[in-house]
Amino acid sequence: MSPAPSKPVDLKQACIDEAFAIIQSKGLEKLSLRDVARRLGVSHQAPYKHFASRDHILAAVVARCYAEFALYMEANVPETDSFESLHAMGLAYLNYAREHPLEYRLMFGSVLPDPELHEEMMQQAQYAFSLLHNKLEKLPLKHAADMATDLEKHDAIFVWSTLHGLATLLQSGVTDTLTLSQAEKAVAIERAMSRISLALDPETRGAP
Amino acid sequence: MSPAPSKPVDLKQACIDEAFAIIQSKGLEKLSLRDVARRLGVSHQAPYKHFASRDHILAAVVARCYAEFALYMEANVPETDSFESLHAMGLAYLNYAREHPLEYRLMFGSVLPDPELHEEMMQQAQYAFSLLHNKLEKLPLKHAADMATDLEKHDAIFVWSTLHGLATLLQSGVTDTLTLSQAEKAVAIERAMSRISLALDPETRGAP
DNA sequence: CCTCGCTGGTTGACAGTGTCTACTATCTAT
DNA sequence: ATAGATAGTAGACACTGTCAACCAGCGAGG
Repeated sequence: MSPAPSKPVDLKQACIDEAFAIIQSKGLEKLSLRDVARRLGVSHQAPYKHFASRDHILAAVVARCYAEFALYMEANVPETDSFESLHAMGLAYLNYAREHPLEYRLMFGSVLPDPELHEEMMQQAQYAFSLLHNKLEKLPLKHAADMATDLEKHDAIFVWSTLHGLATLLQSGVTDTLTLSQAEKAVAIERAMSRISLALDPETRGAP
Repeated sequence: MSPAPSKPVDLKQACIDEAFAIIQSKGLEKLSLRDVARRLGVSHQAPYKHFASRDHILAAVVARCYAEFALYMEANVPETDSFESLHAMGLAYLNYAREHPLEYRLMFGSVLPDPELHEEMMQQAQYAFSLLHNKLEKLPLKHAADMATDLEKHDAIFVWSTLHGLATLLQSGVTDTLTLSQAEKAVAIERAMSRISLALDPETRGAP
């Protein structure tokens, strides 16, 4: 007979896995709950016992992305609060985005209509963000004269913005416009990290 | 009788307008060609005479966003190649993103499955990007000792990354995580602009 | 003047989707 | 042993994108 998929014991987890696989192979907009069910060899209504709607299964996929992203950052960023640590974090962040473009897009591509409706996912997102945020707030920053309020928060946002923007630009079609080779992308990354260091601590003159 | 919508002379343009209105009021994923047709008082197949598929109408909407974005930037960025001009461009960029969150998301939220398939849209995008790119490449930059290749391109990417990342972060749910008020967002923007100046020209000490 | 083909419109059909409701089997706690 | 929850099935409905076939006007060429 045809290779009827075996019904997994944990259907909920299996749905998330399968949904991700479908997005990966056919694209986000082709994801359908019925397809998930079919591939898992269950009825088209079975997934509804675990997810209230298509958006909810998508939210679960995104939540898993945040969780894995957090694990990656925890594993690849040292504990110290120095600029070496900042450099490492930046590279880790950009590496993750480069190695997991789909996951990155799911997390930051605003793919869900109403993110705030999905509690679990929001928590995973906030935890991942808190990793970045905490690390950035501990940096020994230099402030220029005109910076009235010296809230570290705003500098954290500056660093994060640069990392996030660079990650997005490098994996969007923009790189075609700029005709950036793979090697040049690496240079752009190093350059950005240098400029960040220079921005936060002018004496370093951009050295990592 | 019920307010039957009058059939517009230029159906193609009307479709684009109506599609954008639908996205604005009901969300991107609720956009349907049949709904567009219904609102315009034409048959459900009429739009297909002007757009090959749902994606193609979406691409037309996005193309229009790029065109308007380009107009905005051209109108709000001075011609000079100084750092004042950089500051103005940054603010214009971030203002546009703040005032037109939907358009910004349509342009940068990777909302189309295969952007490269839509010629017209790609051209609009490239023109808009070239405005940023040209402006950034003309800046008088200072290079630190360790920056081997002094291609302006990479610094342009750094600046653009920060602007783009900040625009994205400020309008994503992340700001809730960071509990940023509207006033603090403005501070974050000014801070980021200062840090950019500092990064590119350490002597300025971040003053605009 | 007739006819051809093109452009832009119509209706109808089909497969596929999300989701509602109703039914069933199976385990579990009392 | 039985009642209830849990996790699955089957069917129906409204809606979608898209294909095919058909039709009105209209300008060009004979």
